[in-house]
Amino acid sequence: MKDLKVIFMGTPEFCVPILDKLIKECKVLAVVTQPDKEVGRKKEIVFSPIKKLALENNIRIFQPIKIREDYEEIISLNPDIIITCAYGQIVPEEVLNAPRLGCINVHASLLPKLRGGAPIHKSIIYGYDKTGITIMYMDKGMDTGDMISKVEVKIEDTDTAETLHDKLQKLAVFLLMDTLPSIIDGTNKREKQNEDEATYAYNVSREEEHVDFNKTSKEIYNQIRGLNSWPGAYATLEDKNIKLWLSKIGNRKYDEESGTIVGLDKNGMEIVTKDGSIIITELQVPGKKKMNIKDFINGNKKEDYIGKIMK
RNA sequence: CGCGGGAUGGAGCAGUUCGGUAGCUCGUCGGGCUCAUAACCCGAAGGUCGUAGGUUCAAAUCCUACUCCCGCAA
Repeated sequence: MKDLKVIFMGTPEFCVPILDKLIKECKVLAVVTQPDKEVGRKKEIVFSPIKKLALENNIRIFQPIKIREDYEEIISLNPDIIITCAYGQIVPEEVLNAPRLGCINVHASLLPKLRGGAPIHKSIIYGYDKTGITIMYMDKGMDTGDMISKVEVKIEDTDTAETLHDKLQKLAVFLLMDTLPSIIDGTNKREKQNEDEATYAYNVSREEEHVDFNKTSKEIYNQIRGLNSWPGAYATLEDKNIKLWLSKIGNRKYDEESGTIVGLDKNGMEIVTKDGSIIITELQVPGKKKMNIKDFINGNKKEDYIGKIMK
């Protein structure tokens, strides 16, 4: 494997351990990652986590704005294989067909479930009880290629997108290193995806971050933990966005309108839902950092919240 | 130069309008009560009020510049 010439394509933190492992085990010719973005209030230029790692290892970096149009130089490096993971762009067929061993993708779901850019978040938000990693050949579609290997992981009731992310991140490295030898010697499996079972996990939209208290407690619970620790679920109270970071499901029924705050004490802020209540235990008001309910209680008066309605 | 909020003992906040003894709720420590307690009672420690200048007899508070944090928008 030491001689394997690899081009790695990826962008976020999730795939950093993969690239790190590849650098140690293979010959990484170049890294392709999304262009630097201006981010935040100060419009700071931020390098992707993958770019940072590549820089540290003096690996050549490509950041095409549109890889569909700008790929000739990448192909010309003549890699044996291209490995992608959460790159963020559709890779054109000209690139897919170039490497001797093909292009494989590491995807954070059990395909054909949850194709798309936010499989980890959506696996929790949609209430799945398991997810995993799939390694697959890429084709021109979005996560539609033939599958090579999979590993499953149970989604615990207490998992958040962050904890699940961390679990999957580790598994992704193991599965890839486990699978790679079979791809090199051609003994790997190759299984078509069942289109009828496909589901999609598109990137989280602003609307999907907003909590609708007319939903069930369970749905809201899943939404909140599925968006923790990024980008976070929110609801509005008197025109202020309140981020809801952690919650638990209440066990009482209320006659009040959905969204009504019926309790605020050290156990949490209890809000009426369609079928009961949700108890917020960690939250964040604009301009402040996230804080647990105990800290929130210390500086805020009950009367300012009880009886008000969150929307 | 995108819009806005913020920085005050370990935590969360009030006090800034209108300058004049550093305050609240917790936590911590000590003691008490209790079979016992995360409960209750008594007491104590702990703060150059983000930084640097300026105004003033006097600045957390007014003026100037800067640093850092956060929400929105991208």
